[in-house]
Amino acid sequence: MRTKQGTAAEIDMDTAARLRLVVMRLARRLRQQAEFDASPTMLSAMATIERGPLTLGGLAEAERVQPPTMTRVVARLEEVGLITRVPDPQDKRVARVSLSADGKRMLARNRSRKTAYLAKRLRATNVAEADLAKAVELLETILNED
Amino acid sequence: MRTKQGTAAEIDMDTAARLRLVVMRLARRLRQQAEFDASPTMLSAMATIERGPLTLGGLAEAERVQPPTMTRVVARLEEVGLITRVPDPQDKRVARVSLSADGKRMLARNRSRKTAYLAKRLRATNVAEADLAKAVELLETILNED
DNA sequence: TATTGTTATACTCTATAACTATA
DNA sequence: TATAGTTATAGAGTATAACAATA
Repeated sequence: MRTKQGTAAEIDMDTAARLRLVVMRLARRLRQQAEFDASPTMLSAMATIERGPLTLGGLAEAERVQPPTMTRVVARLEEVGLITRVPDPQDKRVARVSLSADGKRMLARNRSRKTAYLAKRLRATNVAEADLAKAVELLETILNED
Repeated sequence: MRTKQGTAAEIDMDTAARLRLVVMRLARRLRQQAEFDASPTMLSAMATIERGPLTLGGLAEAERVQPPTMTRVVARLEEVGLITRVPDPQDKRVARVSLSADGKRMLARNRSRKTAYLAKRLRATNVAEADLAKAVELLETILNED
């Protein structure tokens, strides 16, 4: 499938191209899985919020979206009661968001239910857990590399 | 980070959850890379078209989107001259799409240029090419498993 | 009647530009 | 004047429902 005699750089480009396609397609497939509680965007934001209450700007930065985007996501999350907004008493411009009890419960439920689709596929592939974990870690490294 | 004493199934779920998050985030990051020629959606469709001229329905199926979605994507691709539509002479309902010369050139250019961002990150991770290729193959397996 | 593709409509996610309130 | 966040607006990507043309 891949260039056999390429240099390391060439192989990298080829692998990068494949990675790009597969990630995009997997993401689309995941997006298509019915989300009854929250969209992937909302879940991702909530997972970030869970790691520690954040300002809206910090959250936008962590999620790599522009502030107006996060304003919207947070507004929806608040609307449905999954997060709460705590205005900073020191600096009235700032709002901190944290998970509500509902939000925590939902996230927990998600972890044991919403990933079932992917987990099922993973099991169907008959892939070694160790290889899979390694692949995930690799992707996380790529993602977090700055 | 992960449950240490969990059963295989539990670990799978955890890994699945992490995979889900990282794929979604990577996809977003990739989407955010400036696309001067075509969006990831368009590129993905073109890559599929390249493997053989397809009907619009076949293309929608291959890309796992609904027909109206593909109608739109194809309309945009045709508008900018990256593909051509060839009406089937046997069955006038059917239209086959294939890459235009421009489309082929663009796709080729993409393969050596548009994945540079990802390739750069991959190199920065100092990850072994073999591990990376294995991870990509694993993702492709997950994606194609039916 | 069944199939292929399109049009109409709507929702989510995202962005940039312009604005408000506060520091 | 600078910063945090919001509002206004727009575009891409996606879906479902209803339709037209053809088989």
